[in-house]
Amino acid sequence: MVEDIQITSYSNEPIYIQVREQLRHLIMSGRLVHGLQLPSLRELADQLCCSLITVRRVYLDLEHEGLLTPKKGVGTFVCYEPNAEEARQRSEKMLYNAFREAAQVGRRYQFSVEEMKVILETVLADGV
Amino acid sequence: MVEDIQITSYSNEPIYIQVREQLRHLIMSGRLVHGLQLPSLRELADQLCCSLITVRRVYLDLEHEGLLTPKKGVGTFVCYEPNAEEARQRSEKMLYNAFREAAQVGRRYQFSVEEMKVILETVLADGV
Amino acid sequence: MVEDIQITSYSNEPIYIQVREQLRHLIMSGRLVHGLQLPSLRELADQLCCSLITVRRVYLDLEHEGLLTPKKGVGTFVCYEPNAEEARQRSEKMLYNAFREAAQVGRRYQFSVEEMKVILETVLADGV
Amino acid sequence: MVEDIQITSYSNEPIYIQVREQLRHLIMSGRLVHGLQLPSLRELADQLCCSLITVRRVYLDLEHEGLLTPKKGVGTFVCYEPNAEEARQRSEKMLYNAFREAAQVGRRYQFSVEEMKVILETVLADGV
DNA sequence: GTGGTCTAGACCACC
DNA sequence: GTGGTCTAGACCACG
Repeated sequence: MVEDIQITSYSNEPIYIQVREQLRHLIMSGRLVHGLQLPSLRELADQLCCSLITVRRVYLDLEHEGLLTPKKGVGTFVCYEPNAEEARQRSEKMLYNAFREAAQVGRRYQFSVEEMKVILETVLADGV
Repeated sequence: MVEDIQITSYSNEPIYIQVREQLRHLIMSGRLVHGLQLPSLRELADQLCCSLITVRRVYLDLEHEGLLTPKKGVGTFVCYEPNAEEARQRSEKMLYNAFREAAQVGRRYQFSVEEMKVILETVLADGV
Repeated sequence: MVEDIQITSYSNEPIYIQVREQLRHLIMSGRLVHGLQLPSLRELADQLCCSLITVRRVYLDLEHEGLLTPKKGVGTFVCYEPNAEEARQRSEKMLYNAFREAAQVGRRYQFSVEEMKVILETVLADGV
Repeated sequence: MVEDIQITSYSNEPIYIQVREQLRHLIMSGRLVHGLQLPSLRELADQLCCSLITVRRVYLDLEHEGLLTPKKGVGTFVCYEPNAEEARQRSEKMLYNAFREAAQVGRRYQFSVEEMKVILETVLADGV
């Protein structure tokens, strides 16, 4: 699982964001289950060929989101309950903001509500 | 027209890009007609509450693209004959990108297609 | 205001936490008002005689809490609306957890509810 | 008795300190009487789901304080004649500290004395 | 000048 | 071994 994470260094996205988002996705999609121990900071840094500090930052961000929990001297563990109300709210808020921004662009360029819905359908149908 | 340009509070897009893209769109869509004099650097900087340097950079970029032409001691002028179809395509492309980003956020947090549609409806119904 | 922050290096508390809590308090108590520009990373690092990275971490934490907002190339600004419902909820949750822990200790040692209330009163009356 | 010891999920206090203080309290309050044989390192480690090394450290610390005495090849024994008043004071001190910490959180987030009292009541009413 | 990212390495406490 | 903290310095994009 974690082995699938890779850094595509031809993106403008900072390394730590690339890794964080991939790891977040592995967790939230349930492929890394609650309680699972993640590779240590050093292991993951070696695997990704990046600095220990960069991995540390990824883990820290996900801790703050409540997705990971570290145990000193032991390791870092997945800590994600898919049904957590709080996590749900947080996600929903971010999603609303994303759509609000998109809608703002649409209005700025005078697209109609119907046109925007069609575009969303197309985009959703495209998959990634 | 130029008054419609706005800097969105924080979308991670650099200010100069936000302004440049909006200005470019105003020009290419024909809303700022060929030969029109743009506000001075100072005026636009004041209006947008951003640095003079930022506006300078925007004008410079668009000059390099041939969309603007400066006249020493006089001002900067629009220098582009729009093409309706092209303008439409440009708008649409920007809108698609906006929705693609929003949809990506939705997928990241495991929202279903239906949920995203509902959220879009809500956002659109909210107006602003 | 910010000049009042100091590191008491004889505490076991990490520097970044000491600074963060002091800065947080200055903001939440309203002494650093909304919109105010904070000293730059480098200035504060010099003032506190600590690493730039340490200050960076403080600012970052407070950004995540929504108390600060950075503007690239410009500076970091206070961003705290005392009435923000969200901030209130966040605080309240942390406070509940703190009291829950204290109450747990009380129960473990078989103190009565009344005794615990008295102790809280005493502690509150003591001020800091 | 020893079964009452528990490791609280994450209070930033190292595990070995949590266990040590609870065990010390059980001894000094007289609930674990002089001469009683404690569980073996292995047993206690299993019960607490923590490392054997951690338990070893706890026993060692308390041996150094003269509260425990090991007999080679036999086990570890309580070695302390309690003093009721002292035990009471110890408990009270721990409880005060717990409440002092909670109150500090409350002050940090600008909660009033009254609000904190209400929260305590709620927490106490909730039971566990 | 500003903040944003990243590195390489250090030392610590803990398990 | 683990994570937690901190440093000194680098380079970048931005204003």
